[in-house]
Amino acid sequence: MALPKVGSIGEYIREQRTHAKISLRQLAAAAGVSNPYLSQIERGLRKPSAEILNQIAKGLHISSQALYVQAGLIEEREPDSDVLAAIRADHLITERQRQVLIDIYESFRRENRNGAPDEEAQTSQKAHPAPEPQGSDANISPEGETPLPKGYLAALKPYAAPVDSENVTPESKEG
Amino acid sequence: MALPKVGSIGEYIREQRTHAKISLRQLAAAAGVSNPYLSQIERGLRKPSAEILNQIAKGLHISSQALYVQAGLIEEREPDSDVLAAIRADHLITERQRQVLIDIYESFRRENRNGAPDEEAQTSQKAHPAPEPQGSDANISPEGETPLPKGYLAALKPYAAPVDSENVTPESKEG
DNA sequence: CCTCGTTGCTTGCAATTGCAAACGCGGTGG
DNA sequence: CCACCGCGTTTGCAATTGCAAGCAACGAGG
Repeated sequence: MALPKVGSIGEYIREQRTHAKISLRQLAAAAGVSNPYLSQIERGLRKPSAEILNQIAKGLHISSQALYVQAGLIEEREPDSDVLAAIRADHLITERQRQVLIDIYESFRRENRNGAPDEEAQTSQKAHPAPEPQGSDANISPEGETPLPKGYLAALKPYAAPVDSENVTPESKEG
Repeated sequence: MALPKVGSIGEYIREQRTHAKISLRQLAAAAGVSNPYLSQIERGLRKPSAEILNQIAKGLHISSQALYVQAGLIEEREPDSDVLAAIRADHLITERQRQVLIDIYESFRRENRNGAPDEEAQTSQKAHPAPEPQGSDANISPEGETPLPKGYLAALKPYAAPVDSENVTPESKEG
């Protein structure tokens, strides 16, 4: 793989640098990388790591993401309507809340998956012989919808019936 | 120097992986990296390049930015809470489930607004030396938190007794 | 002519990435 | 009992990153 296909990123950097009218050495110093290395990067002979890329972006006073996009390391926008990604990226909720949301969403997905094998293809993983076909008569409502995980309910509904939570908090050292 | 200080990113990856309930090897395959390398990354023994990081993000179905932020490679930008947009755009869940998620998320946001979000709400920095975000403390309910409209809960919870259909909590003692 | 000062590029070299192969552990089944 | 399977980890190795040192070229000044 001696074919450095990273040309575009190098070109882009050099473009930005010349546009800023600063010398290679100056940018190298500003970015905290060595001059020769920057030279090689600009000409596509080396594939800079994310760290170096970030420093170069700083030295160029451009957004790191712009460079990442150029380097093909990042998508301009998230292609998937990934709810999980959005939840995980959200920093407006607490870790606990995030966990609850993730749990709920995953349980929804799991619930819907009882007839459509998605691309996930969860082969094996059958360590437990306990089958949990959602079709269980126990937890399906009349319409057979959203039984909602008990853990989540327990978490959200402290006033609810105290189910003997034995596995929900295996590590909770009540003090 | 081995400089095993890259831990945060590794911890984050492992956290996300365990939450997704997939094995190290599975994620490695999904991300297109070798199993041992992923192991070393998760334990902070190696500093993955941006490319690898990006692939891991894809394998985890999380946004690349989230990983880059964790790795300290990009500044924590205001990515906007696109959780709602993602939920609305998701076609893998039913309309009812969608409404549940939206309700919960909005109630979380509301909760954080009037309360004191000094918890670990925004800066998701791993300043916590004791990471056990597993469902353990999910019981929350310190005080008047998580009001969550009862009507909504009632509507969702046709059954009274929460059956323990499966483990909602991603609690699995790996090791 | 010779000496600086600047530009960018090429050359070895230590350190690191990233992987294939192999290991120990725990569970399942013959 | 031992084979089998999957889990995470450890161990050598090729390939690569990234740098210090050094090179050739252009211009300014004595």
